[in-house]
Amino acid sequence: MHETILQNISRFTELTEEEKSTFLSLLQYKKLRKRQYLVQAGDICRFECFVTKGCLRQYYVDDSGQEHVVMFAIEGWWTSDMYSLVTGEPSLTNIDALEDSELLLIERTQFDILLQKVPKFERHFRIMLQRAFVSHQRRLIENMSLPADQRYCRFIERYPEMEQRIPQKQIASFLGITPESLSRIRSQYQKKL
Amino acid sequence: MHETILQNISRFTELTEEEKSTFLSLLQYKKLRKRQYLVQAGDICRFECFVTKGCLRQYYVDDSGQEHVVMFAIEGWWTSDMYSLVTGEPSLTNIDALEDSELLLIERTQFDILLQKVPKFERHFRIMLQRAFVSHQRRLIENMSLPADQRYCRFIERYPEMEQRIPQKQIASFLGITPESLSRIRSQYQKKL
DNA sequence: CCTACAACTTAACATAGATCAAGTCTTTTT
DNA sequence: AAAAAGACTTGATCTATGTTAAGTTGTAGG
Repeated sequence: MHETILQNISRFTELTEEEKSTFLSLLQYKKLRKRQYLVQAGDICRFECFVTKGCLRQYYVDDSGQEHVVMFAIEGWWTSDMYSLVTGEPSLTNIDALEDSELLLIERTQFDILLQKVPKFERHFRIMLQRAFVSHQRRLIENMSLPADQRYCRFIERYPEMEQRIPQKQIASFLGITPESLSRIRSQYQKKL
Repeated sequence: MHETILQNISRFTELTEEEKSTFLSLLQYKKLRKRQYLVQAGDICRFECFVTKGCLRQYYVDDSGQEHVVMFAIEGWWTSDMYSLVTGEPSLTNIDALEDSELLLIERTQFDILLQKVPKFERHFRIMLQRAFVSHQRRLIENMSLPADQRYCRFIERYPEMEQRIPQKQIASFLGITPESLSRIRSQYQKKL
């Protein structure tokens, strides 16, 4: 379980054994049952969350009660309500489990300690953020420039594992379309094969 | 001119006089005429850009030749093709001037020197990135959950200065609609007042 | 094993916003 | 100053996707 997160860190940053154990000591293990919340809109979110097992979804509920999936997080992904974490304001989104899940949380306070003790994490999280920023920007562009069927193609190319395990209804919401539209797109897609 | 950028930095980070001059010494001044490119798709983008005067736009040209405005940057804003800057791959977007503009660039190499000499910038840019990430996420959500007329309202609430000086065609593109639609939305909007 | 509820599909119809086209007004170029 | 190009408006029409509704399949709980 700790293996996964160390592997994730090693993508951009090499740690000594000591740094590894400092890092691990600041984490908090948490299990979540399917449908359970990690964060509810209105909560103040005080941690970042790394998924070691299962699948979470972050979603926004608009004034008319409609849910909009912001992102999924499966094994190896980080998630949190960054808005709330950064500003200290109540969270605007919900995060819950689509499957029974296992998580490693790092609290804001622990995070600050981590940055003090192992400053190279400062760079590490900057790089992670840059990548997250870039992928959000790309998604924004694609949402604006591509029709729904092509957005779906991109999605299954990019996240083949997610396509398998996440309910279509959730994927539709992530793509910004209704489940009915996704169903139609998929049936077109089948015919072509 | 250097005042603007120091003020911008001071939003999150206090600098000593020495740190200020280190920072300023690593910047590069650049003027851009209206319509001139700062970055063209295909270029490798090796700098971040701070606008001290004027207005830039970053936009993506899709396969069918359509332009999609990703962001505007007026006085006090940072811009660059983050994707290219981070990955070293050719840029996917163009950045050009909507008005005669004055810029301060910081090259990647200089940026690395800055982080070495004044490590507190590491934290500073992490915070800036977090905020950029959050605002992108919010825009993504709004684009998905709000109809075009409400997206326009939010835009003019949020960026009243931009609304004044940026051509409607560009704003329409930023909002993800056609200039014709924006024109109709505006004429509705007038009637209500 | 049955019931009930959720996930998915399909069809008919509705609509926001796109496209096409023409006209006016403004800005830039010559 | 005239000509050309671009910015904005307005109207007619079209289209992708949403909405409503009904039916089918799958699945979790009693």
